[in-house]
Amino acid sequence: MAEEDLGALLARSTRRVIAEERPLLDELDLSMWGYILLSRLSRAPAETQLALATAINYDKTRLIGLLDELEHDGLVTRRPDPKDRRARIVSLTPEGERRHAAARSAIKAMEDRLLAGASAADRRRLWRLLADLSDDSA
Amino acid sequence: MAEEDLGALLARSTRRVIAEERPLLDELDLSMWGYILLSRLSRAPAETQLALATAINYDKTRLIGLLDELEHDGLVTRRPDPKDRRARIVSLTPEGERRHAAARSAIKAMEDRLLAGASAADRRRLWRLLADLSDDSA
DNA sequence: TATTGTTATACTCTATAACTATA
DNA sequence: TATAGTTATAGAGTATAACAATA
Repeated sequence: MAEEDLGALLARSTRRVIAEERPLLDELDLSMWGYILLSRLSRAPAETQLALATAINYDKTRLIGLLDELEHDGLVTRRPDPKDRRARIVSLTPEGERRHAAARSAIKAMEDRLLAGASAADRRRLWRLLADLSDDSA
Repeated sequence: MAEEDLGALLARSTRRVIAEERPLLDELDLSMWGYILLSRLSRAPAETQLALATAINYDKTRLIGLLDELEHDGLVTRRPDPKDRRARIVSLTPEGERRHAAARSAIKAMEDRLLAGASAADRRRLWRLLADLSDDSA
């Protein structure tokens, strides 16, 4: 049989991993985009909502509702930038950090289970290959 | 920095590959789902449209319109199954085979370019890992 | 009664355009 | 005038329900 498409393999793998993540996130009352946003903020607060949207490849208009929910749940805060009162600085609350850490850890355990058949070296190679693939400057 | 999510890496890689595929498919007047469907049929004709839909993970009601287009473009045929006149057997026309082969070859060249940095052994490992990942029986 | 293919409908996700407040 | 955030609206993609023909 002909070698399978890379795109098809990647798409199916992504679907599988997302399917495994969803119940874990449901348990923590997080949407997929909510988790992605918390992950981004766990690395650094966002100077503007616009920068945040582009950083996670999300539409800036949809970001509003997402932030509304996360703020309502006490996971993030929006505060005006004193240097530019048009902009809002978005950051994680302590509860937001906890929630993200819990989600990340549950997801990590699931990933380890999925990759149980792969050696540590295999995983390192996989991570590097995927990182290269997802870098559209290459 | 913390190790990145497998799901995030896969999703970004998938997006990247799809973005590279789209102009190649546009050139051949094929939609992404059209290409996926032709790929499936290039392996074997489909006994029923229902089986075809589930095989490519597509909604059976949306399949109708897709088949209408592909049939109109002369790439596939629907003929009633003589053994069960409810069912329609879907198969590629010669032009459908040609079109699919052209698309597959253009996409293969693109994949080779994206994976230029990876050795043949790396690729084999990647294919096996992704095949395992995408198998939800595991 | 159950199943294949189909149509009609509703719903979700996403993108476009227009508005406000600051700069 | 230009930009950050927001709202309202329209569009694509997807799923649900109901129908006709055949088994």
